[in-house]
Amino acid sequence: MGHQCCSKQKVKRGLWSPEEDERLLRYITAHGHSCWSAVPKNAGLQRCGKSCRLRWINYLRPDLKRGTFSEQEERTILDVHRILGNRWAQIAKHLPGRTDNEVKNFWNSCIKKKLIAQGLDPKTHNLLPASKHLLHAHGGTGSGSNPSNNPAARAQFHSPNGNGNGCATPPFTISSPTKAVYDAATVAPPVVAPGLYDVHNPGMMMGQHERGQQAAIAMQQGYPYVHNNGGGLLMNFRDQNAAGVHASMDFMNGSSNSSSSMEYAAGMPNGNVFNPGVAAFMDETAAMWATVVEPRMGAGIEMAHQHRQQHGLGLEEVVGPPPRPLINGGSSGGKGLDIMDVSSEVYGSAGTTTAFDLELMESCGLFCGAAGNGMEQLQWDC
DNA sequence: AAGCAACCCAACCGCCGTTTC
DNA sequence: TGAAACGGCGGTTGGGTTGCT
Repeated sequence: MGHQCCSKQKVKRGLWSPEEDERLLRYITAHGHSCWSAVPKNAGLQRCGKSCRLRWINYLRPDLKRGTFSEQEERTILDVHRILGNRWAQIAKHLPGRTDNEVKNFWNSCIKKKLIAQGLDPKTHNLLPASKHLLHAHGGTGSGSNPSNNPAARAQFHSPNGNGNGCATPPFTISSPTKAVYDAATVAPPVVAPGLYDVHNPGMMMGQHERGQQAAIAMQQGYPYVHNNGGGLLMNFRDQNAAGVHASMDFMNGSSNSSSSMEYAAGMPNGNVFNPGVAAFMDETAAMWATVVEPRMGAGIEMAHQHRQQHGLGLEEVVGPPPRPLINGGSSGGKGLDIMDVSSEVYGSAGTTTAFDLELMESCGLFCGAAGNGMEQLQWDC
């Protein structure tokens, strides 16, 4: 069933001629496109409004950047896709001058194939089963063979020289600073609060024991954790859904209008920058939580509880400033606090909806390696 | 040079959410 | 309040191009 505008009139289909382009361009330049359905008629085109819109957006728009995608753009696509999946329009918003169609085509014709060739599932960005097997057979340790969930295996897999899994060219490598932090965070104490990234140092997980404790305490209490260093960023996963497996997220940015907040149902699609294996906060039942919180962190929680009881302190007095009400897009006064919360209290009982402020993420340099210190420096062997 | 296959990409299709009447 | 119109999006298709045999 198509649009009525397309079925009512006799419209031309197929490739646009230069004359048609010229007409459309001239009309929109002069009059704009307040109503697409009126554009073809007014511009004297035998096309449907939808077709005109598409032609304008994908080809005629003056701000379009043509040509091949840069490595930076490729990384951006990969990073955002890892979070959002096939939401091409959202991904394209992070690539000035690129259209969703362009991004989609580039993904399907290039990136997807690279991922597959490197043994990664283009949907989840995780290892494909066959590759997992390979890795496992070569000494994957711990509870799982997927390096996304297994720090040791992951480190091995990401080793720039690592071909222990039989893969001549590792799909990605973590840049040494990031990897160092990663290793410290996941292999050796001090314990790090999984999922907390230091926004002051984009791409770096918070590496201080205290932060881990603070976060743990806050999370345990269902409070948003406030990283009180002037640019804090919180990720709080709380899912009260009975199913208990959906990771709902909301990123709130006090300094942003959150104009691009978007909903993303069904939780995180994959192991990504908030890798569920090493960076997942899951909820108040602490089921999954328990799998990622180290014993020392638990002790920290307990100590904090005691401290609070002994001194009659509110939580905020233990872990920092008081949490703000969970209001999407709420302001904390400029550079203050960025709170991300996920809660079915906020997003309904289903608890499966995610609001996700990518502008915030971007501004924090979490994507695109904006600060030159991305979470993962991807190295492509094309 | 011709035939074929693979690839690329512009455009279409169908669905969905929002707006308008 | 419900239906129609519309805008937007993601998936798919088909024609043109390129590379290989």
